[in-house]
Amino acid sequence: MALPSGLLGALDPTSDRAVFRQIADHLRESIDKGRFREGDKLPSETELVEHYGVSRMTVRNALSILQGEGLAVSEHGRGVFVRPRPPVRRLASDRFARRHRDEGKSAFTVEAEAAGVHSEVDSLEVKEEKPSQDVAARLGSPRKVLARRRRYLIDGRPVEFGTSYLPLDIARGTQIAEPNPGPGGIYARLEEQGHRLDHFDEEIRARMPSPHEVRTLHLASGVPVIHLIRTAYDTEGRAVEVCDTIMAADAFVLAYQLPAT
Amino acid sequence: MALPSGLLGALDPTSDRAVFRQIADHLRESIDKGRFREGDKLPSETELVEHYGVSRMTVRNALSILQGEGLAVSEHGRGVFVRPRPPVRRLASDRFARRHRDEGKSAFTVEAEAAGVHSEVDSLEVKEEKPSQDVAARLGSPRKVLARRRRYLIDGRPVEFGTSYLPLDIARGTQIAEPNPGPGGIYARLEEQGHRLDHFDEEIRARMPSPHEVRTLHLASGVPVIHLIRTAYDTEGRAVEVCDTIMAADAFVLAYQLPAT
DNA sequence: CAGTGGTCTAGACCACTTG
DNA sequence: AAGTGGTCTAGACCACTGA
Repeated sequence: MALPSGLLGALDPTSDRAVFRQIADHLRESIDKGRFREGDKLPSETELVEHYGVSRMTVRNALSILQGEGLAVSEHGRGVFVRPRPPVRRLASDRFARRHRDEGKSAFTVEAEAAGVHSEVDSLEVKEEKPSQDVAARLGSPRKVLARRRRYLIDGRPVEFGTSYLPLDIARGTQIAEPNPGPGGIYARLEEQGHRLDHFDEEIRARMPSPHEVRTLHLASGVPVIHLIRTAYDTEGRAVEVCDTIMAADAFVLAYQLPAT
Repeated sequence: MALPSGLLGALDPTSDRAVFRQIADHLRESIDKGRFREGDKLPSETELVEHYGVSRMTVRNALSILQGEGLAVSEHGRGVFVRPRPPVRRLASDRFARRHRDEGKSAFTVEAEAAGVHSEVDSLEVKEEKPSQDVAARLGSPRKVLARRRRYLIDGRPVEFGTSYLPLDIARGTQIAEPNPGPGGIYARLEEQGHRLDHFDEEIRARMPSPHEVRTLHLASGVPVIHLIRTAYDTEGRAVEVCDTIMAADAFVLAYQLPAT
């Protein structure tokens, strides 16, 4: 099972660069140049050991670099593969526009429909609880809040999960406190109750996932998460909802439109 | 140099969880609970080897998990440390508001001033070139563009770099083609030339950095980048600039305001 | 100088996938 | 059963840091 010569270069013994980095460089270059394409199997560890004449740990070290960069994923018993880039969903900044709510659509399904993909909500949980310090500060320090937790899947793949927090005096006893908030989602219900929405603030961060986030979103190594915190304000300037969301970064591109004024 | 007993637990030999993962779990828990704080030195590899009675590679494997999660950074010859979280700059969605330009400020300095930090621009390069396919598509397929490359530093730390692209028929022969575009930045110059700005589109992605990005931004392992592509439109609907920016994700939080209409 | 992490070797046994 | 990656050992030598 010799590797085709020329597919990967030879090591440069005069280089200061560590051997495992040189091997990683060769593989990365081959991926970048399209000699390996998405989903292709990279040479096995055994093949690389033979090709370069190094120990297995050195080869594994090289492969782990590529995984950390998000370029490769390993599958136990199968091989190491060029990481397939899943289709990316575009979240437009008009996703909460009133016209969508008026049509009875929630923000998530609006986007999913536009892309023609199958979306599901899963592990839905609604309960009353004490807000965290951060959520309390954003909502004007309510003693308790209604928390709506859920996870979203696109074509069967979990891509985001998060929690909506609403002050209890707004949410208690309404359809917002039901698992299914009805057509148009909770924003439609808020407006029906007289909380006419004025604007949303969104804060965006990116970082590597916690182990819990890796499990919940089935994240490959080398895939960050986007942490989005949205606060909804009514026309009286009151914060009526905070939504804290973790998204698989390889599944989304966020799009915003800013006025130049 | 024995480790204080109780600081880190003991291995569970009955657990299915790999030893190096258990060790990583112990360290992560200690960091989360504040037993190690930002900048603190973690136990040395030697100490961990003795404490757990495992080989050094097992301990290194555990530590590399924490580095991949962005929780720890190693420093050759010094130790492994809990990663310090640098101060985060907030980029507000009004950073391109006309009132800032009218005051002679560019978007970057507006934000830096607000935060009271020292900002610099470096490795500035201005040249004419053929646009990439993506940039060309966004700008309406100009044959050539003016490219303005630069890197920004905050308090001496490189935090973002990127390139502005402008159609050559707009930029050539103007101050936009000079290294220093003058007060208010290139957007002020565009408006002076009759390209009154209407709005900006921003696209946001997050991913792990390429080796080049790691070098340019001096990124620690486990720190993703935010990839932001902004397109500026004038009141006639023409795209007059595309700005492609890579940001160290641990240095920024992006803030947007969305109308509810 | 002693202590630290960085690189590398040459094995071993295991768990998983595929034919 | 053969091939793959996952885990782990017990060494070795090196480069960097700091007292």
